[in-house]
Amino acid sequence: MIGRSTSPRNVASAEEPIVYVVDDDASVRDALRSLFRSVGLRVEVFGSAPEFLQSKLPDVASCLILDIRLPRLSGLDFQVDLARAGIHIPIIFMTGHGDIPMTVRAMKAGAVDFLTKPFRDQDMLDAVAAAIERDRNSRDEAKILSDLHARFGTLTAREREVMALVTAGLMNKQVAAEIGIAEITVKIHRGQIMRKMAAKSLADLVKMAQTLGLQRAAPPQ
Amino acid sequence: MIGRSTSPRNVASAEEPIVYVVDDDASVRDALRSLFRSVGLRVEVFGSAPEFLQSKLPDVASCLILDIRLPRLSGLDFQVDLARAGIHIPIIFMTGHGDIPMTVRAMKAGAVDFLTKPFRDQDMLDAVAAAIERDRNSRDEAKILSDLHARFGTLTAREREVMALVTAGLMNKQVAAEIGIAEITVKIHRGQIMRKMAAKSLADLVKMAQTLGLQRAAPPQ
DNA sequence: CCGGTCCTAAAACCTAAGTATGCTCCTCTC
DNA sequence: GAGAGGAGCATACTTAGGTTTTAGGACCGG
Repeated sequence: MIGRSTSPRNVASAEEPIVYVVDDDASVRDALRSLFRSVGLRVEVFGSAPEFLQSKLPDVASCLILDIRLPRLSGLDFQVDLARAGIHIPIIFMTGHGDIPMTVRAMKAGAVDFLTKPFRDQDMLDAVAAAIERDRNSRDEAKILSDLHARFGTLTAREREVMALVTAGLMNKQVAAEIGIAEITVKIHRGQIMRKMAAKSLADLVKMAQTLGLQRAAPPQ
Repeated sequence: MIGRSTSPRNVASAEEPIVYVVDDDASVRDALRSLFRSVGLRVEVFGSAPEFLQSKLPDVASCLILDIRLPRLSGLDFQVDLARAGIHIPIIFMTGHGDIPMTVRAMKAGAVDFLTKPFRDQDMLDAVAAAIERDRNSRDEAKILSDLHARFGTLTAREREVMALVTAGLMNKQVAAEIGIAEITVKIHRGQIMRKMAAKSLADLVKMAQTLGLQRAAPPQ
């Protein structure tokens, strides 16, 4: 919700999305590859989880189709590994003989869908469309957040402190009293903060602080 | 994130939570009732969905244990009905013979858990604890939001317009130009807005506008 | 028709915010 | 050890924000 005013929407949608398929069964891989190609989607297939991990993932909207029963690692454990590794990609599970606890676990962990084989092509395509859309949105948000963090990173410790207090609604003199400096110094910091954060107004800065989850460090005791 | 400064946390947790059980099997109802009572939870049991609907739901954290296979209405359809009726209560499904598509549908619709009978008591208690916690949080948020909406409701049309523009970061003179009135009038509206919304600072007001999802109605063309 | 609310706005006034210039002091680095 | 960057502060000045008082016109319900 910040900084979107003039920038084009859906940054991550500039390039065509990719569907990754991880399944140890070659016939399933081939079938899915041709299914997705038939609707004009880019596809990358892998026979195992490590293969997928070794490939470099371009920065475009994508999703992962995962068989729940993989050679070494279960699809569910792989889902956890990905999350822990900071790879947040929407996952669609496939299973030939899954059970309900598995399904619940996968969905709780954020899976987009859980399809039982054999599934209808359309169900898979619908799931992929939803997953890609979800990834597009989360990429857009992540982009905004990382830009914001980058700018916030250029602030000095003092400036961050002042920013937190200012966006908490304190007046310059209150900020000055709180951290024990002169009001004029607060004003100077404040000007620097506005420049570095590229905030066009206080309202703007407050929204950035919200997005960053900024809170005043020291309550008034 | 607004107005929590001095108010006690977890407003909805002031009273003890309630667990609602809807199952057509009396033995299941009895078993669950004694299970929850054994850990000190308040329980209300119902033999059918309509019975549950007719009971009045006190404003305390609660959750609903629902059998997926109910006499007339399926548990899944009832879940949808509740959402449509604006009754947002965390649901834990139970099933003796559910399948994966059912599970996926329920989880996608926001179910907290989906337990297969027979389940371990501890699994149910864990699910209930998670559901109650979720409801507590959503009630706290809903409380804050409804308070905010109530205050926003006291604003006149003009005041809302000015609030949107001011919290978008426009200066008084810009707001005045935008809606074609004098700057002094904007100041007067602004003061009124601060009073009615009980905002202690502009930062405060901006956060409220964010929570309300307020956006400037008319872009600068 | 009267009172209330809303919207408007001018005059007067005060406080808060923001900028520029100039200077000191410290610390870290090249 | 010289320069860069950070932090601090004062003076001076401008602009923005905010309140109070006073008041006119529109509209609505009793």
